Amino acid sequence: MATEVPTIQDVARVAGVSTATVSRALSNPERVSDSARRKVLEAVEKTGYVVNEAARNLRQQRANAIGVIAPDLSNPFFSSIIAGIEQIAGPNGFGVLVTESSMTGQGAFDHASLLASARVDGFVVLDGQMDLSRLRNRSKGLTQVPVVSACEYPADMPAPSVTVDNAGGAEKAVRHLVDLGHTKIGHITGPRGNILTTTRLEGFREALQSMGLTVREDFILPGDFNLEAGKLAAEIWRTMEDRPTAMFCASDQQAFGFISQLSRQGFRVPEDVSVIGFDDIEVSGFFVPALTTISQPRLELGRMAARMLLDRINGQSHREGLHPQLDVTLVVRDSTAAPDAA
Amino acid sequence: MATEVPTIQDVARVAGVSTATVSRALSNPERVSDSARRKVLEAVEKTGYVVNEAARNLRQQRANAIGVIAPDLSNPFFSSIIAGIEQIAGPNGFGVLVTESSMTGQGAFDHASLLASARVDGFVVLDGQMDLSRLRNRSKGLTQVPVVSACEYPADMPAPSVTVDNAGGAEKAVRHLVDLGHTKIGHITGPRGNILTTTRLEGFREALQSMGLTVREDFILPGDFNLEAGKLAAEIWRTMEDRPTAMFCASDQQAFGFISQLSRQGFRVPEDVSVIGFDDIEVSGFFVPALTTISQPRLELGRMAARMLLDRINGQSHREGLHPQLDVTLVVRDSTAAPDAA
DNA sequence: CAAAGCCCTGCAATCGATTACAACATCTAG
DNA sequence: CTAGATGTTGTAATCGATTGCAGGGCTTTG
Repeated sequence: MATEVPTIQDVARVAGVSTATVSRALSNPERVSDSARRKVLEAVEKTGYVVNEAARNLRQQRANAIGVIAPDLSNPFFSSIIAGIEQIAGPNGFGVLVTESSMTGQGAFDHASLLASARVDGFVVLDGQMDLSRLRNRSKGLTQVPVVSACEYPADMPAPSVTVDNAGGAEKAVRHLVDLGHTKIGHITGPRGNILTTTRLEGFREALQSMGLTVREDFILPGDFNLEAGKLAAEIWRTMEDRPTAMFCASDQQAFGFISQLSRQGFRVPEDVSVIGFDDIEVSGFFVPALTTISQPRLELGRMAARMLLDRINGQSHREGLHPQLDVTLVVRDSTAAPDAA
Repeated sequence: MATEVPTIQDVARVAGVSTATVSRALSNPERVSDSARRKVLEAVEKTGYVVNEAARNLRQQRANAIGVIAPDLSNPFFSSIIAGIEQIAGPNGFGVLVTESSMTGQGAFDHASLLASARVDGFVVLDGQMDLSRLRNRSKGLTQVPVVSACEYPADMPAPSVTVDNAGGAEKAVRHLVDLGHTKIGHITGPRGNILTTTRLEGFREALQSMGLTVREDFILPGDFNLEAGKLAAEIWRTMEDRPTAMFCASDQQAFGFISQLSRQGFRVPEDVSVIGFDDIEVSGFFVPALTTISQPRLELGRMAARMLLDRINGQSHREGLHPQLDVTLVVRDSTAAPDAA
């Protein structure tokens, strides 16, 4: 015997007031009299009323939900950010809809459609490759569509973004290696075209120069952020005649791949080569050897992105082009050491 | 100049038909004439119409969205499952709302409220500890509320579930170790009260017995699925007088923590002790040493759970108590080897 | 040729909230 | 004492789709 879900009408009847008063009592408590408010709250309690979001959304023309577009959900790096987003969105009454970039164009789950269909009020985009302009030609100009880039972001920055200080992170990594006595320092980059790749590489170059070292182009190996890329880079490193004594990896996963393959070939980290990563994902502290890395505040990234997006949705369009940068910190563990006497 | 989002009215006008026909042409194409359908599709194309989900949801009394309740979003293990869910839900027109169990009771984001508020049509619950009965006292009996447990599940199985063969996995792990020649085999369990803990432990016990070995209770160390638990277990292992030569870990993360701490103390895997994990998360193949483990089809877990849930939502209530079990496979890598001549 | 059946279409009610507007009561100030 | 301000409440329109019902046209059948 299915008990019906109570509606605002039921509450109004029980409380002996109109639906308008119920609605106001719940969303603008200060707009109704004390007595009315009390009666309404009692009735809500008694009936177990919960607002019907579909009806509210329709009337208010907003979804009370935000979409998160991640390049790869199974990457632990992104899941923390999503957790951060959730932490802010949830308590503010916003649902979090997650989608993978790869789903783009899959029927109604095209991202523009998600917006147009009133399913979400805005997006946090974690994929720098995503073409934000696809969102533009719908209803409002892009500057109007609430979008916040987080972590990665398109090179032309069409939307507000929250990022970390990637160049600064690269510099900290290099400085650490130089402090240890390394002079032959290499870098495995992220994927081509990615903004993080560019920024970290740039930071790497500038740091070396500012410390009086010359940049050896042959020490810069093209890569990706994943495990496999590190493995491939290890193969290249192995075949080099003149090897770098330390490698700055564009991501922790990449560093794992690199170290793993090296170990398999009988090399030792940090004895044969120091390795430093970027991200500080959870497992990094437990890798063998524990990974020295640049730590990103991933949860905070998500939280801040969510805050900015909610602000925009609520109309507090703080100046366009807001691009806060969070600080990163060096975490020294066991994968870096002074170079062997060469 | 904000172009308005077109409604079904606009499409109807452009196509020269009624809104009813537009609606039917889009959702029941076979119910309208060829000519009408053609006109409607053209008009949709021309106007760029996308259905307003809020309106549809209100009228149809369904949200076209499912909720996923995960214990811990930053755990990579769950994110893969979510990716699988997304793969099925998206193309079927369903949104995926993710929440952490820890958000329970946070204002309107209580899970029961999510349901009652017409935000989601059902749940995939990844948290075996979650009290499903909280969903019950709303509108319909629990058996009616579309819920599917995945991976973890409550001991009394009040809802359909999709799981993996945990006992079988434990047996495969033990058999592998026994085949290598181990007789002193230990186990680090998952968290107390978790069904996976119980099942794997049970499987471990039975496997040992069926292979003619006695179960040494002092070789069974209480733990958790996380990295820290493995580390703690390593400390215990170290202090044991009579040590197991092989450990079956309840999760890969736990195995990492175990190996990591052991390495730090100067022990070697697999020379000093063989270690086998459970899960086969992505990094496992790249750990040092590469981890031998029991591989779970995580993506498929999510996909199947999503399929089952959508079926239930669509009324195809295949028999109650449907509990498919997916197979797991042994992946032999470098963390297990024959025991040293003792 | 008429009756019955089928196909297609449009009208209008409906889902459940929010909110513009108006009505009324009460209070304040002149 | 009265006009105007202020505060509280209810009536009813509204959001944009879906869908029960009825009607018109066409086909089939006796």
